[in-house]
Amino acid sequence: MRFRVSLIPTLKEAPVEAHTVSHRLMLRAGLIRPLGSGIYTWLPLGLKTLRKVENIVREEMDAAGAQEVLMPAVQPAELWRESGRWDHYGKELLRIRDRHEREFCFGPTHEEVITDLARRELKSYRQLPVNFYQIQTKFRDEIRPRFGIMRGREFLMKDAYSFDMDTAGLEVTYRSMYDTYGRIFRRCGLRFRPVEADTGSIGGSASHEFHVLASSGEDVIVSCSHCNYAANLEKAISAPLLAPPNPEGDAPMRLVETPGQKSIQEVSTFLKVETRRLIKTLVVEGDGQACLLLLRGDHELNPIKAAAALGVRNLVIPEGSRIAELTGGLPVGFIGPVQTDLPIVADYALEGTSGMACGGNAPDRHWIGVTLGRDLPTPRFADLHNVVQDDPCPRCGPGLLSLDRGIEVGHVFKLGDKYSKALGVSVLDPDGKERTPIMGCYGIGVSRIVAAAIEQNHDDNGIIWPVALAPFEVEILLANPNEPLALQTAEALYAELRSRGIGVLLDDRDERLGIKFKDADLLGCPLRVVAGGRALKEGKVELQIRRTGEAIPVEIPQATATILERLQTLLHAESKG
RNA sequence: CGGGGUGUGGCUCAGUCUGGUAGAGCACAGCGUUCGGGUCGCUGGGGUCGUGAGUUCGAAUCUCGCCACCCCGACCA
Repeated sequence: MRFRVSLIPTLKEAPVEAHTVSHRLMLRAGLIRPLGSGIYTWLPLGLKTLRKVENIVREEMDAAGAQEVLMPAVQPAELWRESGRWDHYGKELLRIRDRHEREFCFGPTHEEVITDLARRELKSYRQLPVNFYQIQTKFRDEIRPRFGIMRGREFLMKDAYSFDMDTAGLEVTYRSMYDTYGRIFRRCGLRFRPVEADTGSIGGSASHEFHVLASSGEDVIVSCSHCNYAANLEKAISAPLLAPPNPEGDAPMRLVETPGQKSIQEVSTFLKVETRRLIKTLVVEGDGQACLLLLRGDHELNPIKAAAALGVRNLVIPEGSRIAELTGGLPVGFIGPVQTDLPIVADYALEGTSGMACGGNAPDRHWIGVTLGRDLPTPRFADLHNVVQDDPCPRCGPGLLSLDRGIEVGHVFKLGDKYSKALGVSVLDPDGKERTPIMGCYGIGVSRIVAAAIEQNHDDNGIIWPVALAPFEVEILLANPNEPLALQTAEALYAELRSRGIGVLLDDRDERLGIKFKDADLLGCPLRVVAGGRALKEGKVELQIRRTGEAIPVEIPQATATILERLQTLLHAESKG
């Protein structure tokens, strides 16, 4: 591609509203342009990368035996009523009406459509297992789109749906998809980690997320230093924690004055008690029922675990005024589990503790020396808190857990028969009996991968594309288009590289070299070649490596071979995951 | 949806408090200069100041409504 005649509108400054690195760089490098909140046009360069991701995904899915289909983006409401999701999906579902006032939605996902196809077409166990996938534009009317492409409303997604005769079959398919995902992200040149995940609202029995590691990631993922245990924070657990030492011994509990000391930190400092020896008491309402949750002072509540422990669908942390209503007028900060009528669930970390401090259930008072089971009835225990850095691993002895940030780019689910049952898919087994196939579903955020790759691979000057995702593997900087020898050298190299199947961008603009360097840094092609200027005087071109900044003079006849070799080396180094 | 913020040439912003002839830098066009890290100079084109109403002799500026976008929380690939 020739720069001079291409739409590559680079920007010196990014619009103020873009804060995230990938969002800014995608705008500045001229990969995308916004059209509305959370919706973007992909410009030529951005689309090149998007297609590269798409092709890697397609090749690996095909290699895994999945079959590509393309389902409608617009789906009739009827189908969604059958699965029950028309009423339950909520406002993320973009609902539309046609001229006859019939209701439709713009598909945020395609379980209904694929299951409808399955019930029409799948009749026999001989047709199973099957796995269908598509690469499709989806729309989710996010409450708050942000971070550009990373969390847009319209996005490109690969979604796959498998059908097996039984759970043993699903197990095999699931494992195959899990392995395929590893291959996909390795080929993309991304550092990633698969983690155990909560199954969330989609339902199902097991699930893994694939995260691209990046300090700017929205999600926290937990992994063991010693074994391969890894989970997202919502799901991660630790081995049982030791009770903090109790210097008070068996001393009876007593009420002390703590004027104005509300927060854990304030109480800890005021009473000279470590935060892990405080009991944090939270008032929550689950499906309308109020309850006290007890955590160690140095721990944070995990609402998903709490909702599961209470067996409720919606867990609400009420506002201060509502809390006062529920506790008979107590100010937040002095609520405690001693002498209360509210039901109590305590975190496992409090099991076996003694001599703890907690709210006094009276303004400006706290209890100290409190022991569960002695000073109040032994509560029900459950896992309620987020694991913290260096907690012991639940799977292995010596391992400690560490927390990292990640961007979720893939998700695999064992769905079970939720949709196949609701929509009535059935096939005959070898004995002629009707059976409901077991489903799995497997998503990859194709457009999100583009943003995630930038989050993980950039510097102050711009993008540093992994070879596999670069819009062009090589950019040739023609130092001066008015110098015949430079022009001839650049054109010859351009033609030769292209004939070898290498993607090349030729910066043939009549601009100063400095501008071309700046733009080349921004665009992030892994290799670039300077044709002209000082190197050419010695019969050479200068090969530059974007990631390292290395500059290597190369004899012109050797240029193509050197470039091919360097690309191979980079590609190899980057595909280790 | 709740809380906070912003709308002024393509981009970044000043001007708004205190009403009085719409500005700068970048980008764009032309000329010259320069030519391995966003050269320098001159000239030029481009804005009904988000939108509707109101107050006023006069509104980018004051008042009210609406719209859009961004940031912080619950959703998810």
